[in-house]
Parts: sequence; structure tokens; C-alpha cells
Amino acid sequence: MDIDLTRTFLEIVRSGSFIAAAERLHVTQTAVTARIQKLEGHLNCTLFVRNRAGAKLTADGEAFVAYANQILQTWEAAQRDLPLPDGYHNVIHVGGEVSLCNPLMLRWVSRIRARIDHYAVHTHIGDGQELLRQLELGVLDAALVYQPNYWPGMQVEQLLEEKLILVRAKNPEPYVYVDWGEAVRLQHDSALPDRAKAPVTLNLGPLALQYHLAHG
Amino acid sequence: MDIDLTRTFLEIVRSGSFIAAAERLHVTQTAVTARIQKLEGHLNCTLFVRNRAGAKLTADGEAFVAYANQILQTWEAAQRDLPLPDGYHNVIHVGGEVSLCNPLMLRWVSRIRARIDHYAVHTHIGDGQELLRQLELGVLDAALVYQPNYWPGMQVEQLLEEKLILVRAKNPEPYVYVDWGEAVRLQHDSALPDRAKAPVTLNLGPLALQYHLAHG
DNA sequence: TAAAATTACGGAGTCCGTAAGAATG
DNA sequence: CATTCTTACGGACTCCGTAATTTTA
Repeated sequence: MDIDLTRTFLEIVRSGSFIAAAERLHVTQTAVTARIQKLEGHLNCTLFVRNRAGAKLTADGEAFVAYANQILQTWEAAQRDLPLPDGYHNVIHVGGEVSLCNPLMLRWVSRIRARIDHYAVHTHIGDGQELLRQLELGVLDAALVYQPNYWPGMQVEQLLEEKLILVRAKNPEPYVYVDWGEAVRLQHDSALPDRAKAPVTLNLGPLALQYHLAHG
Repeated sequence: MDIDLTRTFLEIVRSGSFIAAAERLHVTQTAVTARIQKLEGHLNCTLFVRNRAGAKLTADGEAFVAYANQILQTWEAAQRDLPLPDGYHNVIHVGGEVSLCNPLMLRWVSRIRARIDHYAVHTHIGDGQELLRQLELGVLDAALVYQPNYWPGMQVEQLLEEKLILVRAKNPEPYVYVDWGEAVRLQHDSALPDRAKAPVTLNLGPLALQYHLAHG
């Protein structure tokens, strides 16, 4: 699936007709028709009701708008943010399950920041399975979960008898980074992520708020 | 940009080499090389350090993992969720700025639910500009913002003297819907969105929590 | 020198634009 | 009957696989 299809889709939603979208996208209207037909084929549903008046979203189409926006914005954010500017390379990414955030996660983050003073910490809240997957993928450097997974290069520690488990990716060189922009953001109470960085810091907000309250 | 490129990228991250990824994806290794070169061209940076040992992520590559996951998961969620099953078509989508959530937004949602009893309400928190854009796109049916925009088909009301503005898309038929799945979810305190629906209900969680606390 | 990635090149498939056709208010 | 979308078709481009080449631990 080409992301141009979602761009085309959203342009039709905005402009209200295939022809208007075609003009804005600098392609012919037949190309727009083909793209939407392809998209509808992929999703196995009809996205627009076509008639003389133009193109109007179906219920499925309305539902897809959110997905399309998310995909397109994420891709454009990636293009905007990469390559990483100098000095933005150094962040340690930690994750944790919701119920472990308070107070365990907060204390953990505090201690990380206290121990390795010059480096920023990104936190990510999610369910255990997602966290382990991201740990495996290298998105996270460490995570706080209930049920650990074991695989090569993974170091697991039991923290409490209550089966709280700290899982940490074993890194040859420690993955400690600096990211002043994020560090500053962490210390403010903006409960919503910067749109440009949405995919990265999406669910940092609530925790940042608590962190702020806890640490002034 | 084809989403297959992100799928290929993530597969290399998982398996550690182009060859292993090629096997898993049932394509040749040259195809994988070409795809990554194309992706690197789009992002204007190098994603992997290639050597005899395989492929290792660069700092830029590590950063892109999060974007790639977001894009891929959103697309797969769209494929999974569309077409909408019967009975899932009817939701009213409202948005609001963070600082207006409590108590204005909560009261609003309560009154909507009281007034049109049989229908579910989806809430979405974001900044004013984003909300207005989504209103324009049809993702939202109404939004609570500070600074309104005016355009055809838009109905704006001032709620308080303090410049709180309710902007509402004028709908021929009112967009009132039923969605029991979401309604049930709204009444539970799961602070995290269902992964399958992540792009849609991503920042509903915190509000749902407050809603739950306010309404038992 | 052996494992891994890149380059070269030809064929299959895809995408787009032009032109003609169908629907509808 | 005019505006909008769809279908048909040919050319350009893209993507993939085979085979040969380069790189490096």
C-alpha cells in the first residue's frame, strides 16, 4: 500500500470531489479514480459515494479518515525529523505497564536521571506484550513488566516478590543519550504530545504530568 | 512511499540481517537491498550499518523504528477494522482542548449522552488547530476550542464570556450513532486504548478515567 | 575465504494519461 | 445536457529475480 493513496484519499475528503483533488495533486482524475479503487480493494469496502455532486464519505470512509491521517502524519513526521540533528541522538527509552507507573516507574526514572545525569529519559506506557515487542525491536532499552520474556541478549531482574519484573536489553555500549528538547518538554506540564513528534511521545503526557507534580 | 518498505525495515531489525529478512519475507536479498535503499533515499539518511555480521541500526534507524511501527500498525489496524461491522457505524465524535476537558468537556459529554441516550460518544483531546482541521475533515462532529474558525457549513457558538467557543459541523441529519463496544469501554477504567483501535481512541484514556471517576 | 551486501540487467507488472463511455441531478 | 466518475488501452516507469562483483571480519 502506497502512502500516496492515503494522501489522495484525504485530499478528496477535503476538496469534496475526485476532480478537485486531482487538480490539487497535479494528476488526472483517472489516476485519482484508480488510486481510490485500489485503496478500496485493499480495505475491502467502499470509501466514497460517487455522484454528480462529487464524492461523499461512506461510514467506512469516515472511519478511515482517522487511520489515514495517522499514517500520513506519522510518515511526514519521520521525513521531517530524520536525519536526526546533532545532539538529538542520545535518549534512553524506558517503558512500563500502566499499573506500575506510580510510584515504581516514576522512582525508576528519577533514579536513572540522578545516576546518569546528563542524559534524557523517554518513557512509554503500554501493555506488557507491546513493551516486550518494542524491547525486542530496540525501540525500548528497558521496560517494567509483570511477565518477562527470555531471549538472547536479554537481562531480566525480579524487583519485588509480587512478580514485578525489570527486563532490560543487554547493550554492548550503554544506550545513554542526550536530548535537551525532550528533557525540557518532560519538565513542562504539556499533557499533549507535540504533533510533529506524535508517534514518539504519544503517551508520555500523563506520566509527564505526574512526574511534574512529584518533582516540582 | 510503500508501506512494504517499513515492513521490510522492521523485519530486518528483528532478524538482524538483510538475508534473514529476505527469507522471512519470501523475496530475494537484492529486493530487500533495493527497498532499504529506496527508504533511505526518502528519509535522506542511512538506516543500517551493513557489514559481514549483518545489518545494525544507526541512530537514525533506531529513531525510525518507532515511526515505522506506528505506520505499519495503523495500516494493519485499518485493514482489520474495515469494513465496519454492523452496529458499529454510529458514534458521535467530539473533541476539545486539554484545558477545557475538566469540567466543561465532561459535562458536555454527559449532557450529550443524557440527551441522546442510545448513542455512543467518542472524545478526542488535541490542540485547537488540530481539532479544527479534523472538524473540517469530518473526523469530528463537534469541538470545544478557544479560537474558532469560520467556514461554510460551520456553526459556532460562544459558551462563556471567557472566550470558550463551541464549534460544530452543521449536519443535514444529526450524526448520532450507536457503538456498544466503545460505550462499554468508556465506562471501564482501562486507561490505555485497545491496541487494535489505537489510532482512533488513542487519547481517550485519561478522559475516560476522569469520566469514570465522575460518574461512578 | 566465506558470509553478507551491492551492482548490472532483462522481463513482468504497475501506474499514469488520453480518449471514449456511463450515470445522474 | 453538463458535470462527475468509470472503462479501455498504450507507453513509461518501477520492482523483482538471476548472476556477477565488491566488501569485510
